Amino acid sequence: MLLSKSCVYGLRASLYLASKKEGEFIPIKKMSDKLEISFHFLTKILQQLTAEGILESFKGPNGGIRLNRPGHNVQLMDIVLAIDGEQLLTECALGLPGCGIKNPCPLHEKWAETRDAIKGMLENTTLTELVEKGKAENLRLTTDGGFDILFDD
Amino acid sequence: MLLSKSCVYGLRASLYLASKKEGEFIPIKKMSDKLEISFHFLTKILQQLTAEGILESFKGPNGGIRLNRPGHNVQLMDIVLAIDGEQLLTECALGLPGCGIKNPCPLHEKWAETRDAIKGMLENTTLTELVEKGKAENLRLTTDGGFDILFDD
DNA sequence: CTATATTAGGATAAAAGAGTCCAATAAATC
DNA sequence: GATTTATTGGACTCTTTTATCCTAATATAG
Ligand code: SF4
Ligand code: SF4
Repeated sequence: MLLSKSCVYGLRASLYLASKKEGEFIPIKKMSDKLEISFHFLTKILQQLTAEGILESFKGPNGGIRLNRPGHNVQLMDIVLAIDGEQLLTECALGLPGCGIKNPCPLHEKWAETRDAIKGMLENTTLTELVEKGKAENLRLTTDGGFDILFDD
Repeated sequence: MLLSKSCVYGLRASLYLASKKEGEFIPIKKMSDKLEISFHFLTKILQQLTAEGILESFKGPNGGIRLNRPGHNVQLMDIVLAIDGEQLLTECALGLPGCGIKNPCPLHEKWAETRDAIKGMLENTTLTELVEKGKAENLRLTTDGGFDILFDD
C-alpha cells in the first residue's frame, strides 16, 4: 500500500474541512459520521495533523477542528508527511537501507523517476483544488454518497 | 509502503536467480545467505512464486530454485502481482472501495496518472535488463556488497 | 458555579504483516 | 534401501498497524 490507512483518512478529513466555510470549527463527531470513519480513530489522526500545525482545534461547545491555513495553501504532501513521514520519499523498491545515488541498486534510476512522479503529484495538488473539482462534478468522498452529502447537516 | 516486504524480497531473489546461468538450480539456503534474507521467510516467498509459475523448484541433492522462463521474459510486475496481488493497481489515494471511473473521487484523475507511471515502470522492466545493468556497473543487491559478491561461491 | 459539549491522551484489544520453527515429503547418491 | 540434500507446508511467535474505550482537561452557556 502506498499510503497508510491513517494517511488516507487524514486526506479525506482534510478535504472535508477544506470544503467548509473558512474559519468554521467542525466537531470531530460530525466529521466521523459524515466520512464513515471511527470517531476515536479519526480523533487520533486529527491530533497528529493538529500537532503538525496543519489543523487547529478548539475545545468545548462550538469547538472542533479547522484548517490552520487556507486550503489552497495545503498540499497533499503536507498531510502525507505529517502522518506517514518521509517513508514514501526515502524507501524503495528493493528496500536496501541507506538508499541513494552513492551506492544504488539496479532499479534505482527507474524507481527514482517513478517516485518523483508520486512526489510531484502530491506536491502539486492542493486541498482547495480538489474540493473545487469535487463540488463542480459532485464526486464522492465517501463510499456511496456524492460530494454534496457533506453539506446536508 | 509501496511494496510489501515479501514482495521486495521476492524481487531481490528473482534478480539473483536471473543473474545465474540459465537452467541452474540454486538452493534456497545459498540464496538466503547471499541476499541476507531469513531462510525460512524466503522459502515461503519462493513458494508463492513457484506456485504462480514464475519459478521452478526441484527437490533433493542438486535441487533448488530457478526461473521458469528466461529472465528477459519476466517483468517486475509479474513478481509484484504474484506476491502482493492487484492491490497496487486497484487501491487508491482515498481508499474508497470499488474505485473506478464510474464513481470517482476528486483525486481519481491525478492518481490514475501516477498509478499508471508505477505500473508502466514495473511492466517495462525485465529481470535480465536489471541484471545486465547491475553487472556492468557493479551495483548492489544487498546492504553492503556490490553485484559481484553474488558470484563468489 | 454547574451542566454540557468537545478535544486530548493513555491503555488496551483485534487484525494484519513479518519472521521462526519443525515435521513431512521427494530426489539423488552411495 | 539407507543416508543425505532440499523443498513443502503447517503451526506458531513477534511486531506493527488499525481500532476501541475510558478518563481527564478545557471551553461555553445558562
Ligand atoms: S532503487 Fe535506489 S533507493 Fe531503491 S533500493 Fe535501489 S538504490 Fe535504494
Ligand atoms: S482516485 Fe480513483 S481509485 Fe482512488 S479513491 Fe479516488 S476514485 Fe477511487
